[in-house]
Amino acid sequence: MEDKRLTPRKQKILRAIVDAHIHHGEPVGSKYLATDVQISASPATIRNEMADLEAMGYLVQPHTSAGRVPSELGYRFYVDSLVRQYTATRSEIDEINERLRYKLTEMDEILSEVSRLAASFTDYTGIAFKSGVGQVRVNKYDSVYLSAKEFLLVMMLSTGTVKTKTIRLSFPLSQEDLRRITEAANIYLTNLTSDGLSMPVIMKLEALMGASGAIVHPTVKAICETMSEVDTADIKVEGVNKLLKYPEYSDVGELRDLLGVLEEKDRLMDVISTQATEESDGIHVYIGAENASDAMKNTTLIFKDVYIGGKKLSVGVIGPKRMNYSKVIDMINRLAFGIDRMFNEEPGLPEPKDKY
Amino acid sequence: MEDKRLTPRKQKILRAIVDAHIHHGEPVGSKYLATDVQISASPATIRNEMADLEAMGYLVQPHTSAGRVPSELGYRFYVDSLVRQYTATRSEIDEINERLRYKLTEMDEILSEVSRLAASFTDYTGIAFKSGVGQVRVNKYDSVYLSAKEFLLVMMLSTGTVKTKTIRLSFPLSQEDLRRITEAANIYLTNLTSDGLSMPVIMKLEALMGASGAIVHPTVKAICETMSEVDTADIKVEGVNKLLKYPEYSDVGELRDLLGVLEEKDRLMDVISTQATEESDGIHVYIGAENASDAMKNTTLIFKDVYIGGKKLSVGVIGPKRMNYSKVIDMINRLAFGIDRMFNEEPGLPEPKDKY
DNA sequence: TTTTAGCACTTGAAGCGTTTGAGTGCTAAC
DNA sequence: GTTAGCACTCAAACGCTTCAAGTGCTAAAA
Repeated sequence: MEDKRLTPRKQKILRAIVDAHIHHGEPVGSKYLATDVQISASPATIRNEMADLEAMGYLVQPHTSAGRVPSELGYRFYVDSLVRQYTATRSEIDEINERLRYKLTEMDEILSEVSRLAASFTDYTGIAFKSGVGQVRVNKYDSVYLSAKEFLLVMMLSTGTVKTKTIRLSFPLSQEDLRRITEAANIYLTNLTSDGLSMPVIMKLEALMGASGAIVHPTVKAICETMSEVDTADIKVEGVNKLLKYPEYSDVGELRDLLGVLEEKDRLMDVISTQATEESDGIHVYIGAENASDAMKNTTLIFKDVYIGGKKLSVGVIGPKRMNYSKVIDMINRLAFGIDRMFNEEPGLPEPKDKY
Repeated sequence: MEDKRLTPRKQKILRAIVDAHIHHGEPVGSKYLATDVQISASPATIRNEMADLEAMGYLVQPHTSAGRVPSELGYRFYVDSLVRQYTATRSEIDEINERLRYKLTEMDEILSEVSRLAASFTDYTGIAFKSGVGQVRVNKYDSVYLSAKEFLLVMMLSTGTVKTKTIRLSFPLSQEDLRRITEAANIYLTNLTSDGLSMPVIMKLEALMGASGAIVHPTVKAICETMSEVDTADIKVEGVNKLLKYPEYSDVGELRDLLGVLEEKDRLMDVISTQATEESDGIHVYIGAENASDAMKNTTLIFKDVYIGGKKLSVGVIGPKRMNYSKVIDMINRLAFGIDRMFNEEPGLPEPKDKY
């Protein structure tokens, strides 16, 4: 209460309590702490200190005759100031590198793979998401004539990706018509965001195509769809079953609420985006009530952003508040670094494939 | 024991027990059954009948002083002979039609959407999967020159779909080279399954391309990848949180095992494909131990196959053994029918888009 | 022969008081 | 400021009793 700063001994005790609680999940008592060589004090002294820490709000007591558990403030202080650097084992480092060796092409695959990795390296539920920015443009169009009523529209996007759409018509189309609409698109429909695909532009194209004006509508529609697909926020969650290991999720009611949030991608995306404002060292840590969703009041969310090709992608995990912060933070940092290297490094790797 | 056939009254009683147990999930007693107007008999008589049914293996008693619960044999008989046709409400029918109105293009999206539908209409976990058949061929190739080191390979597949791959090279390529390799591919690489892409063929192409032979390897590789992507079995699971509603999944250990199976797609695919042999009326029902996985020994799996464009797709649900069979069977049938109509009907619908 | 009323019996679930033990806060001595 | 000692608290575990649901069996009724 009086002192804002914690004495070194209080810090040691708080750290020991959080570490122990993370480890075995139960309230921590003074006797147990007295065995810690770092803290050379008797149980009685430790009890006094713990009473202080509780008064300051860093600890809570489930009931009078139990040990102490870190409060959310306690976890917060631990994460910000006390957590020790985890050093990944040689084999963990090797495995991350191995799993991130091959470049993936499709954003969808990337998200799946990356969240799977996060889950498997941390033993918590892995998540990966991209957010929509609404700034994609088509730099160039091309087309392939498939049959009298079908053609393939090829779009080279400002993100560096190439996307295609098969367009099926209810009327026949000549190769010459296709050439003309492609040319027109390259003149009038490049460097526009989806807002730019306005009615006047469409009408102009229709006029230009004359008798074949009916081709314009499905084409513009396909362009629009493609842009919004690329732009749309998306999220992948892998390894929800990992959560069931932890006793905090043995209450089925709470678990159901949490799974509900994790399954409704839109809602989860909302939750995450409303809170992803501040940042510390690039890694975001949201503990319990710091999360925007009530269903997540007993869970911690950790993630880190990576920028690839101008787009933001994030990797992280979801787990109980007594998460192994030091390991998770290290692993997510390594994963993020690995992903960044995978995409932002010049080719020369074993698999120089498509760059997203 | 003596009689193989069940008397009409025994059938009525068995049906009433299964219906009641599905409804409120608890063992059913003789007193409760006596209130059923269909069965006009006293509790004592019903007790005698129930003792018979238990001896025949259709019922089990959790403990002496409890009512009876259907055994797996009991559920099996119920599903095969006793279950009453559920009649979907007008609003349910309308909603299915509404949700299946727009044609989807990508197999991936179809699976996601369809499993989501199954989950939302039945309140059990929805699944949708396609199996790999290994028979895809490329009918025709085309290409688009993107830049000196990149081109787009367009493949028209035997399934009627068009797939594309961006190919990135480590050396520059002329438009003329691209024209030649495309032409060569159309001559030598059409109508082959992935087994047909053998070394002799590749070497022949390399010889044919002369100085630009290095283009052959990445091209063939992309073709091969595309075929295997289209061919690969895939499965989507939606709404696992629905399971938590049912008390049979309040045991966290079992739930974890089940979720483990549902999350590992390969394993789930194996489980399903090993047992998808027989069929009755096109709908597959696997109750408890009939499932190939031990983790599913307390769950029922129901699905139905639909054929679209020569490929098999299946929709279904996973839930507790005391599933609402009549409703689920009806819903899955309707869903399957709706999917079939969506893809196998001639266009003329509001959205005549790409046909898978 | 089948059905039914009556009754003794079984058994898990629920309720309740007791014991146990881990852990605390406080006081007084160091 | 630190520590030993001790009385105190309280959830969890245990054992016991009661309760109620449901059965199987017997003997009478249909």
